[in-house]
Amino acid sequence: MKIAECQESKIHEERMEKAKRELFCAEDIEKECNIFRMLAEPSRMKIVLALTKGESCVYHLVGVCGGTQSGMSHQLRVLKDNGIVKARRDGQNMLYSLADEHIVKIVELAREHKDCKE
Amino acid sequence: MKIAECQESKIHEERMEKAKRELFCAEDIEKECNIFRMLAEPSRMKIVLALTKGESCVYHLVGVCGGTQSGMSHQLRVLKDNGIVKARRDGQNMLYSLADEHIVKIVELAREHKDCKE
DNA sequence: ATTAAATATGAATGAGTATTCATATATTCA
DNA sequence: TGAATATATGAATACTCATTCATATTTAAT
Repeated sequence: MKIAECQESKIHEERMEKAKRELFCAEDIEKECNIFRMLAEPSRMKIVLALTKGESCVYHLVGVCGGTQSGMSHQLRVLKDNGIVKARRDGQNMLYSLADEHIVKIVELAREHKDCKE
Repeated sequence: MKIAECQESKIHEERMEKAKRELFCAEDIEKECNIFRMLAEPSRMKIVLALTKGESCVYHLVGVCGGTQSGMSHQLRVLKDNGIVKARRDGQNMLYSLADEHIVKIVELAREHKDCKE
């Protein structure tokens, strides 16, 4: 592209350079995207929403979120590997809960954003 | 599944029922997931991060985010269709900016969450 | 009006991944 | 120890979607 720059070329260029310096750490971006990737799938989002009410065993998660036991287990594994939920054993059951409060806040903000768009 | 319920079965059941009543609107979940889907891709995340610094033309977005002009244009369209960015024309250029402040906050929270996991 | 610059679009391909089915592991209880 | 319950795992399939290439549209300048 040969450039016949836009009106505010200097301004845009400075902004973008600043963004690059301050925000563009590839590793950080990957990690952040992972969090969003977890929340981008309705099946997983339901699990997260359910767990905002508190810890639960897998059986009741299946009951409320639907789907198969196997599918739920796969999703829970992915959520755990990506730091969204944590698990502890209680006898025969595994009890899952949200890894930390940030997740709740992120979900709430998304809900607000969505509402203000309509 | 025949049930030989878990220790806290009653509690979990009540929590999950409450989640279902209060949080499980399929339409809302779809919309929220869309927001997260937009932020789940590093190429789009970079665009959003860049725009947290302010409005920019496409040319400089390509400059800082990399990739091709065509790819950038496709991504910007998707981001616009999903209410993440908005656009205005200025002569030959289209100037893009974030649709609202919630996006910035969501990204910041994700960054905090990531940091507290390591 | 023609040309060049800036951005957009359509179609095609390839990569990532959610879901399902079958089976495995772990825990409790008799 | 053996049976039943609860959860996990591996492999296969199907679907979504980011990216690329070629081309179209829009605007400005001469």
